[in-house]
Amino acid sequence: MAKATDGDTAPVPQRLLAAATRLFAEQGYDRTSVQEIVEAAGVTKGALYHYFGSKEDLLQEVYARVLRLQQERLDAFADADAPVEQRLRDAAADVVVTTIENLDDASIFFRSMHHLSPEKNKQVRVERRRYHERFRALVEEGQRSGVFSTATPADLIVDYHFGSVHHLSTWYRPDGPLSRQEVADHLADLLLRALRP
Amino acid sequence: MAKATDGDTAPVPQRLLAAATRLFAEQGYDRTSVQEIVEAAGVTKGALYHYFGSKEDLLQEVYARVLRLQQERLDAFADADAPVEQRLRDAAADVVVTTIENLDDASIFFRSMHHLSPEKNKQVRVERRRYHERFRALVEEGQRSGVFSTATPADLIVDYHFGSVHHLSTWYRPDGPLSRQEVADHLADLLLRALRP
DNA sequence: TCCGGCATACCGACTGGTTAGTCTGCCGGT
DNA sequence: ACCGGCAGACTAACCAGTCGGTATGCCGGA
Repeated sequence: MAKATDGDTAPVPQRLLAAATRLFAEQGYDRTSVQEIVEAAGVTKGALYHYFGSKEDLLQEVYARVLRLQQERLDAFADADAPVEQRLRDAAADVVVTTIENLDDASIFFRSMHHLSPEKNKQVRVERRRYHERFRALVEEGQRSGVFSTATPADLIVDYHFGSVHHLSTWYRPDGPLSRQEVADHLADLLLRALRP
Repeated sequence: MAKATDGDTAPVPQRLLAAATRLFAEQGYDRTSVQEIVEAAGVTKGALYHYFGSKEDLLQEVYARVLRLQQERLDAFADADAPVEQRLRDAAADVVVTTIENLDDASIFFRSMHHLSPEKNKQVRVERRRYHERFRALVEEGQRSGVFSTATPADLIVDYHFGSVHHLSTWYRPDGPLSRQEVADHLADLLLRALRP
């Protein structure tokens, strides 16, 4: 009864973000009215526009949060003290698990990114690119040291893997036959198998 | 000067579909007004509602077209007279090429499917499922005959590959360093490599 | 050959409803 | 008494879909 996103105990900005995240994921950004968001958060428009400059700012904040989280985790795995194939496997599996744990954010991310204005979109792309490049560096490291095949450009490898992560929000169901960790292990395994020399 | 989608020679319904496809892909379904579509097609609302029941029908028609096309092609490749690893490779590469050739349809498909009403959405899912299962059957056939690894469930393999196809509309640029065929060959190769026993 | 009847194809003003964002003001704590 | 935090009515814009109307061409009968 005291969770961080509780309907009436958490601070108003968090409640607004939580409500917006859920509604954006369920109905899409354009289909969700500001009125719905404030009702779900138990406040009114005055509160929303007190904390956020616009509906779009709300969307951008959702992005920023998930990007920060994933970047931190990737950095941790990539910097670990382990063979490169282990670090890549861990990072690849972790992004699957955290994506499944935040499927709402993921659907929003991939379905609504283009709803951001050009400037904000650019900002998100920059962050996203940093993430992509960190991941690519891992692949390239393994390719240079000979543990990964060089048959495929590292860029494409990264897009291949993130394609499957991206796709999770389309098909993964928590009540399906596979747990998060199982899916993550399978997908990481597929990546590593494809990279065998 | 006599292409099928010419601005003023093609039949009105085709022009409307072509305009809608482009605009939906560029701006998204909700961001595109019926007024914009009819202006791009060089007609007026009267014409649109003469041929289509609603804006949503237009979206559904875009789906139906691309689904028919891809199902036909998959069936052809799957029914061919060749070893299963060859048939899977051909099918996997072909879906990449045709997706790139119709990137607009692809972005619409993956970004706007959830804008369809429940009934129409269901209809699309049924068609999509048929496609998915045909592809999965290929994987399972190879797994049974021992040419593919059975480490990963066939369903997941299919979602893995279609994740990367899905993702194409996010990163592929026609003016990039790789041609359609090159990307297709690489992605099909990754799939087959991941399936090596 | 001409004509009246009718269907198809299309036009564009209009309507009813919705929406993001604004603004004025209240209220409770310091 | 003041101010951050918020309420909620209001506005200006927009949009999907409707509807009465017009133009074009075909078809069968006189």
